[in-house]
Amino acid sequence: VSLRHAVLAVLLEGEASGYELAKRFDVSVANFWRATPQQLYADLPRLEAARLIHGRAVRQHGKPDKRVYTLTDAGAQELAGFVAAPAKPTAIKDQLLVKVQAADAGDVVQLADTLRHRAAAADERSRLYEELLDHMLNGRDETSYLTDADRIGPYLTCKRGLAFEHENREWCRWAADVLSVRASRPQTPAEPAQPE
Amino acid sequence: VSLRHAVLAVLLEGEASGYELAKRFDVSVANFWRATPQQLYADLPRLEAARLIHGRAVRQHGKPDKRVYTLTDAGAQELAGFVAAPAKPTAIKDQLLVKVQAADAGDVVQLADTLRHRAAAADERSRLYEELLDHMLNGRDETSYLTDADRIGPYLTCKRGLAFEHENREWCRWAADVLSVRASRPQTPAEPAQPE
DNA sequence: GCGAGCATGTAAGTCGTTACATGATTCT
DNA sequence: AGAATCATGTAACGACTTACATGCTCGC
Repeated sequence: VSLRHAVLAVLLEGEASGYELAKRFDVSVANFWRATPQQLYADLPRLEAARLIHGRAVRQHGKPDKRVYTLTDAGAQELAGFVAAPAKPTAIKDQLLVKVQAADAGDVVQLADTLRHRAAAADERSRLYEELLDHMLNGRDETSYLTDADRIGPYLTCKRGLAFEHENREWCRWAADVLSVRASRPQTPAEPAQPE
Repeated sequence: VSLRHAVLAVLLEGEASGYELAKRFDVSVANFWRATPQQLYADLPRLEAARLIHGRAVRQHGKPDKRVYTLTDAGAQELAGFVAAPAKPTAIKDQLLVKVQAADAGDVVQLADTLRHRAAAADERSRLYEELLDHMLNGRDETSYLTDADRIGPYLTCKRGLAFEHENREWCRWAADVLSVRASRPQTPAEPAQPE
C-alpha cells in the first residue's frame, strides 16, 4: 500500500489539490512511481479520513473550486516510519523487453525501429531531468548543494532517473543495431526454435 | 494483458510445466517482468483454452504428475503480432526511491543503510547476469555470437539487466554516501518543509 | 464554435498479492 | 523428525486501468 506514501512524499513539496498532485507526479516522481488522476482522487479522501493529510476548500474565480491538501503531523510521522522500514525490491515492467526477449519469433526490422523510438524518448527524458537538476542547483555546485540544501531527496531521485534514461538510450541503440545487422543477413527465417 | 505474452516468450526456450515456468521467470525474465506461481497457474488454463499453448499430462515416479505446455502455431503468431505492436513505456515501481524522495522527513542514517543493502543486492545480481551471459556465449566472442546465434533475445535482455543493476549499485552507493555526510552535520532536524 | 486546460468524480473490469490448502518424496 | 523440493490449485483482497460523466473558462 505505498501509493499513500508516494502522495505524502510529494506533499513535502507543499500543499496541492488532486489535480496539481497528478501533475507533480508526472514531473517529479513519474520516474519511479506512477499514479493516474483516478487513483489520486480515490485515495485522497481516504488519506484525509486517516488524518494523514488535511484538506480545505478553495474558491476560485474563472476556474472550478478545488480542495487543497496539506501534510499533517501524523502524516509526517507515517512517512518517517515508512522511510525507516526495509524496502521491497524494485519491480520493473517493460513490455519492450518482453518483445526483445521474443525477438527471434517476430519481425526484427520493426522491433529495431521500436527500439530507436524508445531511444529517442529516453534521450528526451534525459534532457528533461538535466534541466530539473540544473533548476534545483540554481547555480550552486553539486557538492555544496548536497551538504547544504534543505531537501536532497528530489535531487537524488532525479539523478537516478537521469542515469536510468541514459543507460536506457545506450542499450536501445545498441540492441537496435544488433537486430539490424541480423536482419540484413538472409538466413534463418523467423520461426520458434523447435528442439528435436 | 501482457503476462500472456511473457509466458509465450518464455516458452520459446522450450516446453515447461507451470512449476518450471515459474522458476524460469525467476532467472531469465525477472529482470523486466515478474510473475508469481499463482498468476501462472491461473493463466495457463486460459492460454490453453485460447489454443495459444498446448498442454499434455506427464506421469512421474517419485514426484507428482505434471502438465507440460508447448507453444502452438497460433501462439507463435500471437507472439509475432505482439512483437510488431508498439510498446507501452516502461513502468518502474521502486519503494526505495520513494523513501529517498522523502529522505528529508525521515531517519537519514537508517536510509543510508538500506541503500547499502540494496547496492550489495544489485552487485550480486550483476554477477548472476554475468554468469548467464558467459554461459550463453559458451566461449564464443560476442560479435560473432550476436550475428550467428539461433536466439539473441535472451542475450540482449540479460545485457540490459546487467547494465541496470550495475548502474543501480553505483547510484545506491553514491546516494548512501551523500546521506551519510549529511547525517554527520548536526543542523536541520528532520521536519517537513512548511512554506508559510 | 472548438479544443485545451481546470477540476472532480463513479463504475466496471482486469491484474496482482497474500494467505491458505494439499500431499508425496528426498535430503539432513 | 523436520525441512526442502516438486506440483497444483482456491479465495479474498487490494491495486491498477479504462471508460464514462460533468461543467466552466479562456484563447483561437
